[in-house]
Amino acid sequence: MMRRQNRAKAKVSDVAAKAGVSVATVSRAFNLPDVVRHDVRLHVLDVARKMGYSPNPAAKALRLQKTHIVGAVIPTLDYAIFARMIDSFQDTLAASDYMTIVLTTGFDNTSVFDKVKLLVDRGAEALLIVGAVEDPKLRKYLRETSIPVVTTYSHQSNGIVPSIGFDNYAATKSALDYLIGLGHQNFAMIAGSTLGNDRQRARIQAYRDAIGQAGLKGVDHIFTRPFTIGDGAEAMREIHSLHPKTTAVVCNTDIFAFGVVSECRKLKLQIPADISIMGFDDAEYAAFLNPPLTTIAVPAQDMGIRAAKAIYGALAENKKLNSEKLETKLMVRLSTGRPKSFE
Amino acid sequence: MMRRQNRAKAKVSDVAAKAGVSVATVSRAFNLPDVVRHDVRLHVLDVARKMGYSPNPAAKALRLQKTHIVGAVIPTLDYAIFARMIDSFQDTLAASDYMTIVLTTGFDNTSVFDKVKLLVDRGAEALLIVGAVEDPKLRKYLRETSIPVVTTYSHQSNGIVPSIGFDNYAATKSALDYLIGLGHQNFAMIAGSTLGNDRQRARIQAYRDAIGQAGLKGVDHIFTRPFTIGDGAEAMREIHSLHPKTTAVVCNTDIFAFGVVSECRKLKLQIPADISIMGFDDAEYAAFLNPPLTTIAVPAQDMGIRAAKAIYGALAENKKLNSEKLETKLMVRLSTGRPKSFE
DNA sequence: TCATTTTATGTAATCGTTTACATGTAATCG
DNA sequence: CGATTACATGTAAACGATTACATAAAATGA
Repeated sequence: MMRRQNRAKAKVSDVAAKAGVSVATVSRAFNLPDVVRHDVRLHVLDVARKMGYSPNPAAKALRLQKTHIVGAVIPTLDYAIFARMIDSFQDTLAASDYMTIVLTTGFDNTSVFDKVKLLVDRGAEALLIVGAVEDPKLRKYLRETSIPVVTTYSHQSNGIVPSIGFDNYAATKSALDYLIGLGHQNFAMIAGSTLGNDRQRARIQAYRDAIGQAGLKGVDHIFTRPFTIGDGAEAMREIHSLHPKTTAVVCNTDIFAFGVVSECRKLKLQIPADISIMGFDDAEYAAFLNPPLTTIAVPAQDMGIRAAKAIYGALAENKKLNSEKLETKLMVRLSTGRPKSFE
Repeated sequence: MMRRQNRAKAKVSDVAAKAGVSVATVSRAFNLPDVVRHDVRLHVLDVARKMGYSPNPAAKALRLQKTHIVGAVIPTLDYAIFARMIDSFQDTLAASDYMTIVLTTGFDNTSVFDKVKLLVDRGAEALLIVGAVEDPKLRKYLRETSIPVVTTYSHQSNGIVPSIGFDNYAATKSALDYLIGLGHQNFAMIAGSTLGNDRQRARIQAYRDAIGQAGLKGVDHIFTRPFTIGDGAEAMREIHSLHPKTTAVVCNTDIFAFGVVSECRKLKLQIPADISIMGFDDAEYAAFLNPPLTTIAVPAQDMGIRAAKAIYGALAENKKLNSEKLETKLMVRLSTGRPKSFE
C-alpha cells in the first residue's frame, strides 16, 4: 500500500480540507475551544493529530506579533555558575512555552550591546543580562525598545533595569568581617577584570572598605586575572613572593581558589594554619577540596528560575517586572581559620 | 524639539515611503545589492539605518521558509563538558547568523523525542543531539522530517544519523590497556546510568572486554551512579568495603574521580601507591587535583565547532552531513601508577 | 407564527517580508 | 533611425496563521 508521499508539512488549510470545515474553524478548535461545536472540535483535533499538524511558528509570530522567544546575554556558558543559571532559566521558560536563545560575550562587555541588538532583531520579547547595564548606548537602546529586561548576578535597588541578583558588596564584606574576626591582618585578593564588570568592582570595593576601615594590611594587594584555575595558582605564587606575610587570600571565584589551594600545596603552605583561603560561588567541588573550601554560596539556580518567572509574568500576565534581592550564604568550611601568629 | 513618538518598529513600507522608492527596491537594496542602482541603494540603506530598520524575523521566516534557528538537545548545561560544547557550537553558528535553542533532558532519554519535536515545531532547521539516536519513534520522526541532524559524544560509523564524536569504547579500552600494563589486577568502574546512554554502555563494554580478555578481576565491579562528586565519593566508599583489593578505579567522568580522590583521602588510601584513579573528560580541574588526575581528554569544544560547521554546511551550502571521528587523548598524570603489590 | 436573539461557521483581511512578473526607460545594434 | 535588448524599478501575489465581520441556522419569545 502506497503511503502518502506528500512531504510538505500540513497547514491549516490542509486540515480544514480534510476535516471538511473552514480554516477559521480549525484555528478556533485550537485557540478558542469554547466557540466551536464540541463534536466538530474533536473531529478537527483528531484530523490535525493524524496529519501531524502543528502551526507554523513564523506565521503565528507574524500574525500575533509574538515570537515566544526570550534572549539571554551572559559572559560564557563554559563557567559553571552561568551555565547553571541558564539551565534553570531556560528550563523554567520552556515549561511555559517560551524558548531561550543564549548569546555569550566572552567577558567582553563592549559586545553586550551588539548581542542584545542581535537578539531583539531576532524577535526576542524579553532579555536576561548578566551584570548591571552600564553602557549608555545600551541603556538608551533598551529604553527605546522598551522590552522587559532583567539583569542578574548583581542587585541594585537604584538600578534603571530591574535586577534579580544578590548584593556582591555585602557578600564580600561579610566574608571579610568573618576573616577579620578570626584575627587576620594581612590580606590579598584575586579578582577578575573590572572592565564593565560591576560585580567584580563591588567585591573589590568591599574588600578595600573592610580592610581600610579595620586599618589592616593589603588594601592594594589585589591581583586581577582571567577566570582560570591556572591563573589563580599563578596569582598565589605572586602573592607569596610579593607579600609573604599574607595570611588570608580572598578569591572572587572558586575557580581561583582551586588554583590557590593547589599552589599552596606546592609552596608547602598549610591551609588554614599558614594561610586561609576564601572562595566565591560555592561550586560543586568546593566542599570536596582538601581542605573543604570556605566560600560564599550564590543562588545561581534560584536566580535563573526567578528571572524566568519574572519574565513570564511580564510577558504573559502583564505584570510589572520587579527587582528581587536574593541571599548569599557564607559557607564556613576548613580552608579558613585563625592565623598562626594569633594563637 | 519633539522627537518622533511613533514607537512601532519601522518596516519596509516605512523605509520605502521615506526614501521615495517602492518596497521592492528597499528589499532589493538589502538582499540583491547588484540589481539596484548604486546611489539609490546607498540612499535606501542610509534611510533604513537612520530609522533603525531591521527586517521582521517572523515575516522573513514565513516568506523564505527559513527560520535560521537550530536546536540542540543535551542532557544538561549544568555539566562542564556539555556546556563547553554548546558554548562553542552556539558561538560558531551565531557567527553565521544562525541562532541556537538549547533544550535539556536532565539525562532522561525518554524525553529526547519530545524535545526534538518541540524544536522542530518551533522551526528548528537542524538539530544537534547528544548521544546516539536509539529510540525507534525518534528515529522514524527524524527520517520523516528529514532535517539535518548530527549526534555528538559518540561516534558510530554505522549510525543512521551522522555523528561527530569520538569512540567511547576505544578511549576506555586504551585507558584500561594502560592500567593493565601497569600491572593492576583488581579493577572497579564507576559509571553513569546506561539507560538510553550509549556512551556509558560503550565504556562499560570496553571495561568488561579489557578485563575479561586479560583474565583479571573486577569485570562485574561496576557501580552505577548519578553524575555528582558526592556520588563518586559514595561509590568509592562502597568499592573499598566490598572489594578492598581493588587497585584501580576507572571513573566514567572526572566528576566521579573528584569524589573518589576526596574519599580516598578520608580512607587513608594513597594515590597511586594504594590505588590508581582514572578519570574521563579532562575537566579543567583534573590537572590541579592532588594528585593530578590521569584522565581521557575529550574534544568538547572542537566537537561543538565541527558540529556547527557541519550543520552550517548542510543548511547554507547544501553540503552532505558527514560523520567525523574525533580523537581522545589519554592524559597520564600522577593519579595512576604501578600497584604496590607489583613492586 | 414571525420577529429577534443566540450560536456556529465561513469569507476575507491582515501581519511584514520577498520576488515573479509587468513596465517604462536607456543603451545597443544593424 | 527604428527595433531590440538590457536595466532599473514598481505592482501585486505569495508565505500560513488569526480574527473581525458577515451570514446562515437554530433557539427564543411574544
